[in-house]
Amino acid sequence: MIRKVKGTRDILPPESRLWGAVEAEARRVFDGFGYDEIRLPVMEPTELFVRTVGEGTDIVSKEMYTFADRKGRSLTLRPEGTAGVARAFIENGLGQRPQPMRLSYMGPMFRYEKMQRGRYRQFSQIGIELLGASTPQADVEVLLALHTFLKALGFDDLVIVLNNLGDPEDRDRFIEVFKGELTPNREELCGDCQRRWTENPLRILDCKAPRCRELVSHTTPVADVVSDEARTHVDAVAQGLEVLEIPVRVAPRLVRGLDYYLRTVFEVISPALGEDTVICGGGRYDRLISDLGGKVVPGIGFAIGEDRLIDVLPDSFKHRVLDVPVVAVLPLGHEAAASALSLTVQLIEGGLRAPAEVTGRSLKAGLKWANKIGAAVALILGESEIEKNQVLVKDLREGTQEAVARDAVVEMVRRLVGEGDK
RNA sequence: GUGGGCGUAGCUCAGGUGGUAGAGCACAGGAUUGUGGCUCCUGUGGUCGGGGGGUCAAAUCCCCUGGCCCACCCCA
Repeated sequence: MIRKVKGTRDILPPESRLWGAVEAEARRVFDGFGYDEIRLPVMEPTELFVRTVGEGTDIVSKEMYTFADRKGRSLTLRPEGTAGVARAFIENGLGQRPQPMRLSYMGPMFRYEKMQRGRYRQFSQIGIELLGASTPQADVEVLLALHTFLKALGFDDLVIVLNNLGDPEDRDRFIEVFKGELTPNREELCGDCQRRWTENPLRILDCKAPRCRELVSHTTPVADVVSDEARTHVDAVAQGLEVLEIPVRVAPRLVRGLDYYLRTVFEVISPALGEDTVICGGGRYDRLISDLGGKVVPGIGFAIGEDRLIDVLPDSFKHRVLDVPVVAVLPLGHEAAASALSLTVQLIEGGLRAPAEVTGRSLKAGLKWANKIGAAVALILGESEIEKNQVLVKDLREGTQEAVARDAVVEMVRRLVGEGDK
């Protein structure tokens, strides 16, 4: 048997309904804030990610799906979305359009990682990017959009954690201070942190090894070392969020796995899943586009891990999506079949979910089927009904039935399933 | 990467000491003529992870190889 590639998965009904609903909700909310969807290739030149995400990062150093195409060009399946947005911004001259540009995206990303609960090698992200605005207000808007979206899904326990990474110059200075403070205990760091010491010292802050954590906890936070400008910026962001009553927690040790972030960085965690399970991550990246050869265009954005998001979706949302009433349409005989399908169309236009029976089974079997698919109502359409231009409306929950004039069926059914009062 | 566990029908599993496969659920049909959910009957469905070795005979014994799961590790 041929099986799916490790780290990928089949999303089957009814779970697929949740994905569709989450994505629809994202479009609705982000659209409202003025973010238009940008649809990008899933593969890009490898160099794009090396230059943006950063050579020393885990993503680039060991997690990319990189391969040579038939002409030997090195391509990579995108491990994240922002790099592609930046590339497209430059390549399509989006800087010539009214600024700032608000863009959203969703779709699969690929990272070759060790498998673990809630983590896949092909996973989906939903993200937005606000390009061409460097003010704290821009950051606040992006966080507000995020918060609004999560709230629309019914979340009330998610926490936004925030940190100030400073500007690149600050970071260099910080790393000096940081290393200075750790030098006496350098040998006590774990093996990976020994490597990070030279490759990517910031990541030591993110190490989960107990000893590393302890050592790091006594060091000066990045935020204490940053320039006045960076400090003012992020402080303003925090204040802006407070005014909007968006709860945030300051996390002095928060760093991200991508090199391009500066100043504002943030994550969303679910207390239910534990602090290690990040559902969303993002931050500001004012140098990304210029580093790629474009003009200086500041930007900020985030990406939500859709797989994890759906994992922790509130019951209220799941219920709303999954428990939609179903109406089974059961024709009897050949003449009824066509009539039944046109009835189905009427029902659909009326906002109902109304699958028709098309296998030609008996009424008995048809009702059995209707019952199994969870139909609330069955519509029976036989010769006698067609003759009188009626439909037999059967309430499967009550066990009652009534012959109804064809024209009145949709309204009748809507009332029965409780759609009428919406 | 280390350790442990599991592999038999779509799903959950049973198949002491070897004799070429079963149950429940699910799915399909039926229990007289156009009526469901309960019950009963019947049916569909498995190269017993793959390959090799031994044996008159293996799902069951031996070897090899891939797979999945759980910890730890790692990581977003």
